[in-house]
Amino acid sequence: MIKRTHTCGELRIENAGTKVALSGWVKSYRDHGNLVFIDLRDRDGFTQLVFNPEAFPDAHQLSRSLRCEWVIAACGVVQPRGEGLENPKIPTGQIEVAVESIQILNESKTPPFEIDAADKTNEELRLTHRYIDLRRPAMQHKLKTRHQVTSSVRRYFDQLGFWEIETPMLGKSTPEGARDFLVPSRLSEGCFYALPQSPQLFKQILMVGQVEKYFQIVRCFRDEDPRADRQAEFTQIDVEMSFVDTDDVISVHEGMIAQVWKEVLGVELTLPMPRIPYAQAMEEYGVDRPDMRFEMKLKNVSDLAAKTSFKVFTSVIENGGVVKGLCAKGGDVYSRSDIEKTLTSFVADYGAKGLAWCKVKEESGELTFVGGAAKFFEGPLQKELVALFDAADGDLLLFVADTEKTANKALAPLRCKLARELKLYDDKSFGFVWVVDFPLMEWNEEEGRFDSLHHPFTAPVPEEVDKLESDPGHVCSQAYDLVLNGYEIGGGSIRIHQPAMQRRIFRLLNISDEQAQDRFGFFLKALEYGAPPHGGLAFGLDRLVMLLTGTENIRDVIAFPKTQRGQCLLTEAPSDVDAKQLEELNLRTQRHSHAPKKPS
RNA sequence: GGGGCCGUAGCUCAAUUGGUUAGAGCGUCGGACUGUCGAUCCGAAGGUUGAGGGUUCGAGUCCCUUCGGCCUCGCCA
Repeated sequence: MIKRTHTCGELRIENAGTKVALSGWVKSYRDHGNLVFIDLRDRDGFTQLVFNPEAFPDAHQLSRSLRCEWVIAACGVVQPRGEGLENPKIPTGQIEVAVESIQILNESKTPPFEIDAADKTNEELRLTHRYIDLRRPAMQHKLKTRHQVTSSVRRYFDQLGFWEIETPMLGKSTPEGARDFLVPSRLSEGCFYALPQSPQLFKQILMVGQVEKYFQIVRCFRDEDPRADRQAEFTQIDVEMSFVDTDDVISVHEGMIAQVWKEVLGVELTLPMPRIPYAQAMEEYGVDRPDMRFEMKLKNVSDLAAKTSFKVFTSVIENGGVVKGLCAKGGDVYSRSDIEKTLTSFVADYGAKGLAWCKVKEESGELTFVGGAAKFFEGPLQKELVALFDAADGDLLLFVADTEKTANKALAPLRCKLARELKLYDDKSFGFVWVVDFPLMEWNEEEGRFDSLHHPFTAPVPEEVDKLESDPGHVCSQAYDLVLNGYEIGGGSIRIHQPAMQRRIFRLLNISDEQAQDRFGFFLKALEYGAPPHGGLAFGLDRLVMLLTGTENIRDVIAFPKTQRGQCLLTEAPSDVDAKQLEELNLRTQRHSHAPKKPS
């Protein structure tokens, strides 16, 4: 076999005259009858091969049989392309390789889609033939970026003295949190392991085990419906540290992010990153993961709305609801029908019953409201709203009147949609923010109890411990989330390290001592044996890579992702299994065939 | 579990109000051509319109069912 001496992306004019060998895939061929040109591609780029029938008739003869995606090796001499023949579009465009001999290492069937046009090809086909899709430069770049991130992260933590430690994949199921993926145990009949939703308890137990600084790049599993930025199987950068407070954890991880951004993108981030309290995030952005790249803050206008003659507003406020709104700069471009059909149905998806609107127009030097609900706002109210929103000619005011929860749920995504459509931010910019001062618990209306906002191992802030029993809904936790461009990319907390406090929290969450013992007994026991104060954080690696590569689809940054129904189109998992396998596991299914039907 | 969009040649798409033999570009195959680089030119092959049923003189188009993909609400401690 001809062994390559260079990659297909590295030869330059300086290499002219050198005898080289290249290996790769045939990207394209241009057969002129006499001269034949082949673009040979590998992961580094592509290089033009030229076959001359007079100089090397055998190689030329063979070159005419080559087809796209055949795998070949070629050797020859690098030569300048000559005056006017360069291709300035590619890095190797100054030269070509005059091939003396080639070897066909493997033939290829005609690919089911054209690699150069694959960005237009439907994803289903790309996933079915992922090995072809992965050859595309865009996909190679994402794979490479992902590698650069994990490599940088490992180096960073290693330098700070962290140990990478693996934790079990086969774990214990706990009914809290997301739905577990279960794995039947052969040796313990009728029992199941669960795949980890995160290594939370193991990493805390490692702290008890005197590890002090732990990290792991680890696969996690949550059996919930996927989204564009969510996959049942995903990867966390999981970290835990002993003898630390919130500021320690935050500064270590800001440093990590800054190193990654510098090494992968060459971007210098300004540290420290801004922080925003949870309550302020909810008030001004309507979510706990605000997109900070643009303003358009939400305002609670209930006081002003109560003074209007608009029944929708006044009745909602009388019933304890709120009126919140936002001001879309330049929102005049939305027509009445855009607002009343498209935008209104958009917020309806989030439970809002309607969307009140008016446009701000300048008429003879005065700003007045036009259209929609304008007539319900008296002159002085208009002035107050203009001042509150800092509104100008051509802006669009939008209001949702509902419970505070619903108003936020509807306005937060609306804010992002408007900003995106009105191009109110540079989509190459990065808006980092730490969200802090989360409530420890949140009242769950359906279940009639408090739930952890983060998870039940999160420590309350010491100053507020006294009101844990009297006013649990207003105790803040020592939790922190890192948000980037409206995506939660990481989250963590200082943990509870005293068994008594942990039991106290379980009780507040309506988990009885018996239940706590049954589910977390091993962990409570560990806390009894000298658990150090500790805290940590976990990043979503997939989302980090999404944001670094500018894609909005998590499947793009996973080599072999699953579809929305949890199928792998490449391998056709999940699949039916042999009766014998089920028998060994003492399992019986209710239906005989669980194999998904093949697409027709 | 709910809502929305989509499925026509290998790929990307078109096909008027339900109306002739379902078209085009790319790709594929064959031929021509000494400098192309999204090569060009000539020619050819390629279709159960995702599947099944219904309405109709007639269905890619309308209706029902179903399969699959994507987005989303719920869900995601």
